[in-house]
Amino acid sequence: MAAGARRGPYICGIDAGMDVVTGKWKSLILWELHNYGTRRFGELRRGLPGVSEKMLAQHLREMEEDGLLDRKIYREVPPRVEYSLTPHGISLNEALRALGSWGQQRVKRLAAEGSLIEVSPPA
Amino acid sequence: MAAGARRGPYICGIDAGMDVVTGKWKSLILWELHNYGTRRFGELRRGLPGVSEKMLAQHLREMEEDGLLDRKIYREVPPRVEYSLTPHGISLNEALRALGSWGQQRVKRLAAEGSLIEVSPPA
DNA sequence: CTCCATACTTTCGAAAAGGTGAGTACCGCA
DNA sequence: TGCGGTACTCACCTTTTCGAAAGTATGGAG
Repeated sequence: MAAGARRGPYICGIDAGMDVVTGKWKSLILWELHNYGTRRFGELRRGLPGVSEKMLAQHLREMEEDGLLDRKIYREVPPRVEYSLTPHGISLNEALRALGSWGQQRVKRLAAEGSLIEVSPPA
Repeated sequence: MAAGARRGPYICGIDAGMDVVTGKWKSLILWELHNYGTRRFGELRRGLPGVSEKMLAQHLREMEEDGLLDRKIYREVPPRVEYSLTPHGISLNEALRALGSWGQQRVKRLAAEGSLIEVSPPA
């Protein structure tokens, strides 16, 4: 889905909204930039435990194409690139806030159920 | 991600919320059940143009496991199965409403930009 | 002249997701 | 006796996604 197959015909708004967030790390990138405002490539990499450089770069490029974030290049050595949310990215994050709350409640439910199971006597 | 690898450790709420919606047709299933209240398997299949029976069944199972929808079996011939949203599914749909609005606005933007490009002289 | 740091890109391969088409079970209908 | 309609499941294959590791470019420090 390298920015060519995307922007497909959408069936509803949720469909269109999901399109720009699907990707293993995209919602976390959004979250990270929301929290820090501006982050460098390496900072994002260290902030997303487990992400590969390839996926991070690829996701960042797609999100830039989707108008979610800005990429500011400082022509220094060693190179420096800073990422930050555009107004569209900010509004997307706000639109995801309700989903975030729902997810937190889900985590709580799972923890509550889990404790009933996992705390069963180990021996 | 067949219901075993899921429920992984989540980094934030959005992460946890996204988990239950990732899947090519899940958000559309949610949308369909939200609009119709109750739908049979075949109705869902016809309502989601392009979905395969395998994926529809698989997604419905996962969403049932995630507590998003109810499955009601009528032991008739030919068989009848009705799907509907649980309270959790309903609240998830509400949580996705903001994303849906965002997506609609994005579609409008893309249409506006697209018309400027695609209407360029064909010959 | 080599190493370091940064921000990537590229290549290869594995894993996951998704699609295709067939098969199953059941009963009423012709 | 065979067909239709429903709601699946299963085996197999293709497509997409993701990861690991190496390579690229640059200039300053040593």
